[in-house]
Amino acid sequence: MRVLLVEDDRRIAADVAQALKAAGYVVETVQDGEEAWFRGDTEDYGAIVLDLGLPGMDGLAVLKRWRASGRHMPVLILTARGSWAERVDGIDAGADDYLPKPFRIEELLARLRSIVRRSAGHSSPVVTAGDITLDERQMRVSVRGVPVTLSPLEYRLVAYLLRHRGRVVSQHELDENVYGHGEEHDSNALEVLIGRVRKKLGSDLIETRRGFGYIVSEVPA
Amino acid sequence: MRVLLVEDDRRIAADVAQALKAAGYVVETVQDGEEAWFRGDTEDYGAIVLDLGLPGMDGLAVLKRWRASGRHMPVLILTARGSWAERVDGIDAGADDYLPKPFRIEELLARLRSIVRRSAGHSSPVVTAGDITLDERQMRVSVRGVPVTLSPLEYRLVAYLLRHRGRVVSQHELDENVYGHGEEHDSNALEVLIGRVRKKLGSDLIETRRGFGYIVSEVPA
DNA sequence: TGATCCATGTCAGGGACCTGTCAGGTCGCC
DNA sequence: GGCGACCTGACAGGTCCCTGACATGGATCA
Repeated sequence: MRVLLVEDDRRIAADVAQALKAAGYVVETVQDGEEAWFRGDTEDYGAIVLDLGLPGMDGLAVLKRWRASGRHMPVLILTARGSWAERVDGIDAGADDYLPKPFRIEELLARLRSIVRRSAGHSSPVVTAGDITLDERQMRVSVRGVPVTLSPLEYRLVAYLLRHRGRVVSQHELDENVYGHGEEHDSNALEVLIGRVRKKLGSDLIETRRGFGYIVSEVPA
Repeated sequence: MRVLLVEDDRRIAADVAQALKAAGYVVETVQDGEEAWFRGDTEDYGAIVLDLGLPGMDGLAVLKRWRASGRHMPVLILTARGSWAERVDGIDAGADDYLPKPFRIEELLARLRSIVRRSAGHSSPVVTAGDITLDERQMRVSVRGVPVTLSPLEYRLVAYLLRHRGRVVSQHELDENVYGHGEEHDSNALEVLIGRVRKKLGSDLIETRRGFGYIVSEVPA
């Protein structure tokens, strides 16, 4: 899942980014409000971690503008300790949760999981498609109840496809969300990855739509 | 998706057109306001990129005339740097977003995606015509509930005809929206394509109106 | 440090599918 | 009937995607 991290303190940003990456997210970091607003408005993120004290445009203003233009991705805001007013304003502005600084990184991860799950409408962090089960909390995939070991990239691929099951996902979109865009790929790395996942999870989970992309059926056999 | 690019600076136009094509759009470029207005008024574009400083008819006037005649396609305007008044006027005239010059090409692509997505927010993903069902999320066409595999071109053809069912669609219009290229081709590729689709979906879906084009009935048998 | 394992990218080969072209054939209209 | 518009089957070249094999590079451990 792609996460946008908006934080102007570079040390905090680096720490959080590292933790998020370790947890399997694809992280993009920005430092100022203008850029944050632009990114959030024009790109699709699974979640956004937003610091309120920002140069450029204030974090609250950024959030309000996103919501005003109909962007509903889950947003976790970081506030100064004890800044009660900020929290209230944040929730009013459309934040899904807030986290007072300083915080332990595990708490950030937990709250992030929580708002992502909530926004996806899942009552549980487990997604199922036929024989396959994805437990996002444990980052584990099972076939008919039997756990399967996936590499990080394989996991991201499966997680993205399962979260968007029932709709065709283009190779380009997969590329962006599994690898995190930036570098160009004129290779067939993605195809190879698909093949490896199929070998582990069975070849009928991911269907190829030649010329369009891939799809995991909503209610497979 | 077809995009109309209205830009009188030929170098900028060439650069932008190339980037748009690389991003998968079908691009048509015009240089003056009169022509732009005519095209936007008579053709269907998924989006329009409109420079404001134009010979002929001013960009703002073009935009206003489109909106006045009920054309609602998303429009992204390009303004001179810091020309604050222009931006406000642009939004008032019905632009969906604006982009100050100079801009990075990635930014243009991102904003274009954004306005296209926003404007697509009010379209139903499933279309039906008699026995045939088109699910745009799954990019799948079914006959009496049985899924049928279509090639990319076949899918585009069916999708276009179903979206415009109940009216005659000329060969030329189909050609432009399925193939996209501006060059004429004297081949019968489209007829062959129609034949292939009929073979897969049944010959009574697409009716031939000799001399005019094709039509998918609103409520066929 | 070197051996080993694992994750991942790259490459080449091949098969299935896509699609434009062409050569007729059919149909409808004057 | 004659003409043009449209349909159909066949074919060939190209494209998309899959697969197995190999290379690389980082992590781990003795």
